[in-house]
Amino acid sequence: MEKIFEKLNESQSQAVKQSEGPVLILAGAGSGKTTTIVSRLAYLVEVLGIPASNTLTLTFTNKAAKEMRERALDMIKDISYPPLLCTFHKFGLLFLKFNIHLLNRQNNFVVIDTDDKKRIIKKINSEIPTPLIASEISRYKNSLLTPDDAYKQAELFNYQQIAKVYEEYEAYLRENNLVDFDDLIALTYKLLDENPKLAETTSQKYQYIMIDEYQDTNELQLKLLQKLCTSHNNLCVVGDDDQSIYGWRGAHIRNIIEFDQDFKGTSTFKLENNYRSKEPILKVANALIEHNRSRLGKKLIATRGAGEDVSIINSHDENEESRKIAQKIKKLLDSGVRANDIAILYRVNVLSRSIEEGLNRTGIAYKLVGGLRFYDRAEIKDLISYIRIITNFHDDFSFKRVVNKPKRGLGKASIEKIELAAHASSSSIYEYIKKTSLADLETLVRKKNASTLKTFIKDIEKVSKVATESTYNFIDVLEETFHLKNIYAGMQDEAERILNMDEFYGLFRDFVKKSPESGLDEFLNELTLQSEQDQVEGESIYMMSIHASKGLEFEHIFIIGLEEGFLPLIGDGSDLEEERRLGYVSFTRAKETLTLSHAGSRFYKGRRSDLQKSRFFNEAGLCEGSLKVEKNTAFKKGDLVRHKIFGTGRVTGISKSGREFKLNINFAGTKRDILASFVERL
DNA sequence: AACGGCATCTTTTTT
DNA sequence: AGATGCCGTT
Repeated sequence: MEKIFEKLNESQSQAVKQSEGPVLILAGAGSGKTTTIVSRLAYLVEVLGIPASNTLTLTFTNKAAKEMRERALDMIKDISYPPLLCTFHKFGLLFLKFNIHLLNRQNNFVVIDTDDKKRIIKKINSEIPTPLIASEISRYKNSLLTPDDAYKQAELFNYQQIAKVYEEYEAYLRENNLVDFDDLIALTYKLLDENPKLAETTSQKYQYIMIDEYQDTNELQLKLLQKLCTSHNNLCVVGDDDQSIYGWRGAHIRNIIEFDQDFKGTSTFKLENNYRSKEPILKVANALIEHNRSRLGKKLIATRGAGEDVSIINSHDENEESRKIAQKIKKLLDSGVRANDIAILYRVNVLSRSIEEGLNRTGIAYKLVGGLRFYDRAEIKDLISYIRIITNFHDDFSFKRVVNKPKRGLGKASIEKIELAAHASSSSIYEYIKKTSLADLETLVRKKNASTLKTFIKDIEKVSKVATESTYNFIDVLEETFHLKNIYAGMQDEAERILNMDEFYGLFRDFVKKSPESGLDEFLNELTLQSEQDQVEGESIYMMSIHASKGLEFEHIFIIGLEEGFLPLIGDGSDLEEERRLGYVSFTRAKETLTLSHAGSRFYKGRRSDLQKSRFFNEAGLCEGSLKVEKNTAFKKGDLVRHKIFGTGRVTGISKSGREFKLNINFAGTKRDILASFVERL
């Protein structure tokens, strides 16, 4: 018991002890959020004696879930009934496995990813852009709209069309027993909503619920949580409204801001002690985020003391910027800083390009995080499609993807003919080839192709048989039968692709070792829900988007592209407050030093454009000269000054605070102490 | 069936 | 600019 509280500060301890009722923990950046969640779980189990299996902790990423699980299991003695700690989507998957029969569906469904979704849509529709339909369908599902609702609601003809595609898409998923990402949440909600008894028992099973990164939840996830709280209201959510940066993906910042209205009787705790960044970094981050209106209000308090001032790199263009940054990083490395302690962040991925050049010239190794993800690589998708067709012969998409990989002389024309014939007899392509005699096939496609197709499906059947008998040998037989490594033979990136394939084979073997009695479909579902594994530790600096940096920390942070139009990014549907939060998230990744860079012009989208310095410099109190003490001495008693929040006031006293001057200012009768850099003289 | 040329698009990204 | 996707040619 004592041990749990040893490492916690006062507010963390209080949050941990508040086990009953709705709890909102506002956890600022670097305030020990994970420690608090894990300790709370340990407190529930070890101190209150609640069976771990009666708790539910949900996260957004597998990485977060994994870290928490490891730390929680360390603190819990009896783990024979472990706590359920997983992503929202994994929870949905587990729940559907047990309950989807209530929707008259079989629980051997397959989860499809965004790419499959788009392929299905493309097959159905022709005119309207696929990405638009995909995102609209996602929106419908998250608003619990059926295709019928969507149709009735549509005012424009285009949207009626989209609703029709949605209807066909749903029919397709059902026919093929497929489930998309949104379904994992939406169907789970639907089941709980339509079956009050099920909601009751589920809620009773999970007596204590915790949600990580609550600011990233959407409307539907909130509704799901309300269902899970049918029989109690022991819901503890942890998050930071200032770090909500996924609004464009449907995250609803109101969920965290109005949590106490959704769940009555909420106890709120603020974790404001920051254990990550040096004081000057926090000062800048706090100043920036204060300009947001829709926020609960929270100020990070530095516990790591004074440090280097935030520095600014001012360049003429992106080439000069990349030179300067490379030089500065070189200096850091020469002084003994480890490369992995340095990261360069940007709002838009394309900005990495110019920096890469500078780093290459200077001979600095770097690692790009994000970019193309492992499971999105063509060679990996090929392997996955092979496994799919082997698990489900009727998966036409996978069939078509792999039928000519490696090249077997089966081109588009032949496949189209076969597909058409298959459709006419309402069977899948596979089924059609199987049931049609060789002679009949030869009337459709040329002789050679007909026999190739026959061999192909025989091979698939053969490997499928191996898969059911022994998953252990499966992957080797797969490679031996189809020679998948030949797919990219002769291409300049062949070696890299084969390396990736080998890594995938390794992952498969690991899976078989870990769960020998599981089938291929379980492997596939596991894969679909997986995001890219964390890159291996190496001796190189990191480069990534600000979004990708959330949750991470580095000793030295460089942020490039602090210009109007890049950060804040300005465009269709952009939200200045969310841009400011992005700035805040990026600043608070830094532990020791923070360097902000902007350029006067950039080459972008095929042309050079002039750029203005980001307004965030001013908002963060980094206006020209504000860091220089000399300028602040210009203040004298009696000066009239203006503050962003408090308005106009008169200086009544001047004192020194660290490296800066602190002014005592009389704002309409109320005297306040304010750092000189936060006001401007009138 | 395979290749090459033309048009189009271009924020962030997890599951 | 550069990547991607579609279409027409060989």
